[in-house]
Amino acid sequence: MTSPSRPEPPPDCPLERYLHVVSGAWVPRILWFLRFGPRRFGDLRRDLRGISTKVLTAKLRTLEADRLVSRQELATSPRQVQYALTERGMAFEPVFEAMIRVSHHLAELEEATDPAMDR
Amino acid sequence: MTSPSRPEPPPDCPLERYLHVVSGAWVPRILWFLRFGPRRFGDLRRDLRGISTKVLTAKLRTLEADRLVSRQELATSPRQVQYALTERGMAFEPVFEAMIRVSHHLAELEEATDPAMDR
DNA sequence: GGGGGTGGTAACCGATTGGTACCTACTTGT
DNA sequence: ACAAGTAGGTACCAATCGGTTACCACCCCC
Repeated sequence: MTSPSRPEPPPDCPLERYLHVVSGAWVPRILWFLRFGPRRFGDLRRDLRGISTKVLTAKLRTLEADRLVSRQELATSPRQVQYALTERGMAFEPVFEAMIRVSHHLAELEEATDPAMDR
Repeated sequence: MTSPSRPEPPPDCPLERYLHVVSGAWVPRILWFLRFGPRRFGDLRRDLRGISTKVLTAKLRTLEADRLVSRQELATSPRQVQYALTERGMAFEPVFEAMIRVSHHLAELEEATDPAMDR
């Protein structure tokens, strides 16, 4: 019997909390590149090769609304806008570290089970 | 200057490795519910309230192809099919643990900064 | 005043994702 | 015989997500 007595999905499931803010193709990648410090709009656009300015601004706006990212206009010559992780945004760091460890682990498993053998 | 000398996105970025298999609205949730042990098709459909059978089978097939999930037909009365995490699938556990920690941390931050004050 | 770089906005489109409805095939229960 | 529950498959849609193209405003330099 595999069905009975499972940990009921709590109404505020940690996974749902996470996925609510980090979803879609770009948001994880944006947070990823902000891990290393503040970044300007154009920097991010180059980091995330392939993203359109439309989507980048849209995603940054939602991240701002969720208070994971702060936006700061620098009073510089051609006008620069700097985006950085807020304290809330930095809280996601453990997830990225876990992803790194998992990726390494997967690579090891691949090596171990010979590139053409399974089951 | 914030732009120069950033950690170049490695061709096989850990994040890309992760997102390659875990993407979309349902895959993370499927892995989440398989964390607790093997699960049958109908169980998963009830766990993931709202998923359609079409999408569930499709996602389980891709997870099987990526060897994160194993499929086993049980020789039972009405025919049951059991899905379970493979060793590769279990490797993702640290990510989910990190998500749990992050969610808790975020909840704490919310309490700390009073439900109506910011900036 | 033109060119280039900054950081966008708006309108339109295409691709991807997921949902609905309906179907099969098998087994159990009434 | 028939309903109901198991695990799907298929065809057709709807919504969401992201891309393309154009354009704007600002500033600097020449």
